Amino acid sequence: MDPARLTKLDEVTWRIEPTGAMRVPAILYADEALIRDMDDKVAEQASNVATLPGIVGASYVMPDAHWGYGFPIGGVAAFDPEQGGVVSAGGVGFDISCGVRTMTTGLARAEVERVKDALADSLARAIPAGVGSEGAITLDAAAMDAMLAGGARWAVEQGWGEAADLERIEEGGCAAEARPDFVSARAKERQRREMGTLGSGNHYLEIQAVEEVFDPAAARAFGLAPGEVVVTIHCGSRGLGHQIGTEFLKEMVVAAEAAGLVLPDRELACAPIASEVGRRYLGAMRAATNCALANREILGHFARRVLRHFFPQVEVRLLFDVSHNTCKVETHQVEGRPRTLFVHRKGATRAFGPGHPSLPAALRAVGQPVLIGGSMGTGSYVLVGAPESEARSFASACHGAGRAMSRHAATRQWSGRQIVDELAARGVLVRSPSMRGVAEEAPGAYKDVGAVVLAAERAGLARRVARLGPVICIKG
DNA sequence: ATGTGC
Repeated sequence: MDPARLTKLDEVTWRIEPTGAMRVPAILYADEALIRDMDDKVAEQASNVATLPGIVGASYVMPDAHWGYGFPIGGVAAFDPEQGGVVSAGGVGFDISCGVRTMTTGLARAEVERVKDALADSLARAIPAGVGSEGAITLDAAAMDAMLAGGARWAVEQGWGEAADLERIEEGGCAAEARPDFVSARAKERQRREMGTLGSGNHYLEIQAVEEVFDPAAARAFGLAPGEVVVTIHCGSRGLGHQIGTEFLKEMVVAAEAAGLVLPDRELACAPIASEVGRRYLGAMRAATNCALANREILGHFARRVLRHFFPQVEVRLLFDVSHNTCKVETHQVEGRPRTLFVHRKGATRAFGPGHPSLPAALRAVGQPVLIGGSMGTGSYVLVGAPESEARSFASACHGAGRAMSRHAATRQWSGRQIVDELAARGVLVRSPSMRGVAEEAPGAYKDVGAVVLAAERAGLARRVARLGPVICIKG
């Protein structure tokens, strides 16, 4: 994208003035190099989002943004139900409540290095990964509904997790007002054997080491010590969320027409929040959120089991579990007045600053951990929500490195075997059922995650706390 | 993201 197309507000803030049907401006947070690397489509999509009814403030773009279905991935948009605001399946994303969790272990990197090969093999056996992966868990109809209503809380009740985890998960591990009865039989059938599985694409489970600390006080509060090992899981709501997204996308095309909405792009299909379809989507989406929260809790349990086999005394504690494909009801200050808004974050992470009442007591003074998954082999970051994020982006930040290259282009440039060998030579063990998947996820196919998080920090969205380097990667 | 593809 040519930066000259944008109004530069400061080094990391760019604006597109409202023109035509745009109701609000679009605001992009990125440095000039990231802007230059962004596809023109990102500006076009962010501007299209700005035309939707009931949008409040601006259509926001995070520094890792790239072109998505309708809404950009790395997009944030808040809608007011009292101003005709809408909810959009494409504004949440297909993988509903896809997110990241990081668990601390207190293990020193050297201890893990000694058993690295065997640990990688054990994790690969314990964590079903890949397209259509199925787990050891099969749910009947009653258990499916209980899972969709209870989320991670349900998983803990079943013995696949620990009660202490729950306060470290958004919504206390359970999305309220979930409606399993709004989830289609087909979506439930697809999920029947998929609980506790990783899936494919950019999903992974990594053993990582804390390689750099930027904010020692926050790192201490988060339990992140230099040289210690953590487990990070990136996964979502698997087949169920995807099926719900697909079904409601179609329904919303019809609903938008019925509501008389003129859309600049068919992919922006949406429904008024107050409409029948809107309410039904929100109920189903919250059920899918619970599916994702339960799934990450179960995967965390599997990882704990493996680590305890190698290190019987290990205490694996959840630092935080946060989604980056969501639509949430939140209260935000808009021009000095609190308003209840439906905040869409698609490829964007909630980033509550210090003092937010929804944070657990142990984290409240510091702020919310913001977990940023980098690409395989490069590193990930833990940030903390900045006090200014509320006013800058409805308390949101980036979610990852962001793709710089299509999956197809990546498979032309690299082979999976070559990537696995190169990473092994650098001491990073990759285990994956799909060498094509590994090629698609090659580190070179992603933007520089360090530049992305630095831009987020300079823009006042979130501050860097620690950088995590990969040791073992179980890849879908 | 996805029992990857209208």
